[in-house]
Amino acid sequence: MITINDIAKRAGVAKSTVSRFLNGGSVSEKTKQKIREIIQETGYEPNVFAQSLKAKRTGLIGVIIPRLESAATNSILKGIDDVAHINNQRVLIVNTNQEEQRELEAIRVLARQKVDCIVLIATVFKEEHRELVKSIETPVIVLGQRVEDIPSVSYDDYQAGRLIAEHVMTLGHKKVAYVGVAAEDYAVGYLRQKGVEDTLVERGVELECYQTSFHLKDAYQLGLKILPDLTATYVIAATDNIALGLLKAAYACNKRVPKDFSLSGFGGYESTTAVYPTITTVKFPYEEAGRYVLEKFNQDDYAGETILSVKLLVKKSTDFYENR
Amino acid sequence: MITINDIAKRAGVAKSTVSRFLNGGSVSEKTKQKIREIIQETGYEPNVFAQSLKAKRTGLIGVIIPRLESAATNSILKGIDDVAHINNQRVLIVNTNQEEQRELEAIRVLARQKVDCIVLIATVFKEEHRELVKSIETPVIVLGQRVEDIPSVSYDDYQAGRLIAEHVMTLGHKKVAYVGVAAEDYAVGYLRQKGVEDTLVERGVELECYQTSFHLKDAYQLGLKILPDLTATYVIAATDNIALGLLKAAYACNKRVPKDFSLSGFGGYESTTAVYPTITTVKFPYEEAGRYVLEKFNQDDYAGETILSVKLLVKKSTDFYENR
DNA sequence: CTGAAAGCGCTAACAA
DNA sequence: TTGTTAGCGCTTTCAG
Repeated sequence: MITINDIAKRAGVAKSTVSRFLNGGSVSEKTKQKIREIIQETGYEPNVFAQSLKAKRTGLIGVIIPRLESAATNSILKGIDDVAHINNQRVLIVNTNQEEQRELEAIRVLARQKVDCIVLIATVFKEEHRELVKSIETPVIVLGQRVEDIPSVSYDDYQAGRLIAEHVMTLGHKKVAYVGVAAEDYAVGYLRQKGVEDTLVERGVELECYQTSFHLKDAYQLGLKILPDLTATYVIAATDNIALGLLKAAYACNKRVPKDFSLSGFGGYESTTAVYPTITTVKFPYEEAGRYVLEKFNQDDYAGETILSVKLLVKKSTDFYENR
Repeated sequence: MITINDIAKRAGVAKSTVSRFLNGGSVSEKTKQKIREIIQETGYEPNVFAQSLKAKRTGLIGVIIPRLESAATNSILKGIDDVAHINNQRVLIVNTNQEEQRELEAIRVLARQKVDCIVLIATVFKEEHRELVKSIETPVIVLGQRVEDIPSVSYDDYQAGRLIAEHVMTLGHKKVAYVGVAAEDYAVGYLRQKGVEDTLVERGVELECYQTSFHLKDAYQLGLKILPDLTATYVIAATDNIALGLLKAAYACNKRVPKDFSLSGFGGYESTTAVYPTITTVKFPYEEAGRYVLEKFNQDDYAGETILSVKLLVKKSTDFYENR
């Protein structure tokens, strides 16, 4: 391994001079030239660890994700990566596999690794998390959930629910089914549904609710059960994945979307455009969130709480009540 | 920041003793206890950079990926992450956005970061890559393409093609369409198709070939064009994504799969089970590949070349010629 | 503009 | 079992 000392010797200067050259200190044009040449020749690369031992920044961004195989996660990572690349930062990803223990462990690991900041893509955030986060020096930003006392960036799930509900009413549907998930997940399970309910109830639209999991397979199974005798003319799925499962079930039951019933999801995943018919959904700004969170951090004003707004995407899976 | 010195002082021992304690050297039970307590109290965490400055291993695994939003990439990452977690390693991901320049840059960055090894998920591998890889000390393993002189783990694309072709013949189809991608991508564009062609030609099955891109949208557009007048009774798509695009087009053209024509993909993505009908495909062992590559490396016998075998998954999108 | 010297926090001989 | 010592490769005073 070739070190700053080697360069210094070969250039006939002190290593501090080389260091100064590397860090843009004042060095005479002549020695600059000399050093540059030698570095070229030798292919010298400063040792990041020796650098980080003194300097405080490592240029590493730690990201904690619940699972890799998720379209939302990937979009967020894409956003983070974009900004990181521009700022010459590297992204250190730790996957927790949805295990809470690994989440706490990940926070510790990343703090030890001296990452510049930790982005925590959260599902649940408990007292234990809060304590740990407060105990470390590394700044943490939570993505996807609002958390007291800790900087966070989240999405307007309630508004998302309202948007879909308004779409339902615009289309003139009178009887609606909602396929949701457990309210334990506050954003998806509770807020989203609340937005729908509040809006629909205000206008006296009938709503029947079902519950499933985040897995497409479960939604499909549920679909096989409820679709044959469905009286609702619009089915609101709590996630795009659930919508896809229901669509698949619809085909299996020989039902047509949107002819027999309208169907919509939440998320705005690309997969909703991969099927026929393309699915109406609410787009969550995942990639933007990733970009936003890192930009904010790099501008040093990442404190506080941000709620990003969502957008209705009307596709082919929803239609007027009259067109049935 | 609290250091090993603080601990040593408070424990009334030399810092080397603390270091020995930390690294499992011989320390008397009494001092062990003492040190343990103090570490507890202070919440001391060893500085990884100081550690890495001496010790050679950083516990970091560098992974270079062409893009984040890919099911294959994610499966591979999952596999790598699984093994990394077990071995107490961290995963440093660098996304190249399919830009060759960023790929080379990523190799340099990861080498500087002193990762224990670099896993390069490759699309193309040129002379430039080879030179760079040879010039750095960090071991590099290429995933997904066979590369001369450099350890690699890849999939049996040719065999995959043969498997599908045999399936086609088992079902009794006489006229087949192949929707592929440019042969520039050796594994996907060339080998896969070659496997199909060789097998089909051997048996005198008629084959007409089309070309599209990796994007679902392009496959969909192509489908809209060719499906209405399709004479082939089986369409082989070169990737699952292409198959999904064609399936969507089939619905749009009012064609039924597998009633009007059989359809299959390559990859084994979960998305092929998310649609109706589920799509016959060849499963590539992405996650296994990720696991395999890191396991091999950690066992220090990662040199050489491995080709992982693939598996036919028969689903509902393909049927006997007679059942049409 | 340049060099000497003192660390950053930790590990690893080597003695004791 | 323990402490002393000498670095790892780099940055950063502080004199010159």
